[in-house]
Amino acid sequence: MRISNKAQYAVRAMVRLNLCVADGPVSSKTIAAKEDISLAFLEQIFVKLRRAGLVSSIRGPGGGYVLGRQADEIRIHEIIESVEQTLVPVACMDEEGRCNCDEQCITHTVWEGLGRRIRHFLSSITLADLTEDAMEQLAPAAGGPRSICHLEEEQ
Amino acid sequence: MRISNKAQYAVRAMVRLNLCVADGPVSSKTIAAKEDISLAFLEQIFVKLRRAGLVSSIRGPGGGYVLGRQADEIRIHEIIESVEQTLVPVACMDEEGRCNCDEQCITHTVWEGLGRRIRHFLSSITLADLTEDAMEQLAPAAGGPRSICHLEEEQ
DNA sequence: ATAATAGTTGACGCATTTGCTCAGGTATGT
DNA sequence: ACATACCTGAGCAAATGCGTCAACTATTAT
Repeated sequence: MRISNKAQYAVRAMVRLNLCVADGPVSSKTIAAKEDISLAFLEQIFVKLRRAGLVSSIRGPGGGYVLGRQADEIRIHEIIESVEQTLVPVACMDEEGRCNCDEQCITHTVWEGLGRRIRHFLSSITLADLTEDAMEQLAPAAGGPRSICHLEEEQ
Repeated sequence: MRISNKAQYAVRAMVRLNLCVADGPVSSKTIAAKEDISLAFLEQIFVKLRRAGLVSSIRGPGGGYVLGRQADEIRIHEIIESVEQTLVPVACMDEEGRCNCDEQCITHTVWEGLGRRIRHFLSSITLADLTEDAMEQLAPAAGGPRSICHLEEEQ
């Protein structure tokens, strides 16, 4: 039972975007470099994030992505759901949590409960929460948040 | 993000075993038939359950499997962990929950928390709990628990 | 002893998913 | 016009998941 790389990349990209977005749109190239993710793969992910309304895109030179909403109104749950087909833990369940088996399988309630817990947990965390954690982690009492985004550009 | 069939089968097999075990050892063949699982595949699963001490095997005619412990001392978490490599949600984490990335990835705390929640939830449910649910579901005010196991044999 | 039952094991094969690349597009600012 | 940067879809290699097959060993009934 694992979260896909795609979903992990999506969350990391959103955090990184939020860290850098104060200076205007951030290109997928920049994020790919900072997070060490394949650019082409990351672009696929951004397509889904955009379709889910989590980011907006700005084309042309100087363009890039910005958050679709305020960071404290974006829940991790939404990010993962937008790139992964389902957060439902078993195959026999549809999106409403019902069992597609001929007869309801006898352990169905466990998976249903597990799915609910996972969704609940991932809904309790916002992008703003994660960004705050990341700031503490990346800039421990050194230079302040601004340096996080300008590390490469200052060299 | 999904639980493997193998893990689902394992839990269902354990519930079914517990439902039937009052009459002595239950063969994997019987369970395979009742749960509609491939016999050969189910046997693989029982090997792992046995190694984890969750069941004991009795060989020879009339043999089969019995629970390794009392049902209320077997947690769902143990069943799933015994057949799935890991319940840790992301690739970069080892079994102690530490990050194997070069630098700790900025979203690590989310995955760590998620893994903890999943384990906590699955540890809060015992095989006895599930068996009780299954009894209500399979024999709704009809015949009582004994009939659950003897359905086929009575025909 | 011998046959029948039933658990035990390892190797293999197919299908799906995952993780990614490539080769082009299209829109926009200078 | 040209560079930048988003957008799109096809394709592909590796891993994983799911299950089969074939043989073997232990135990019990006769």
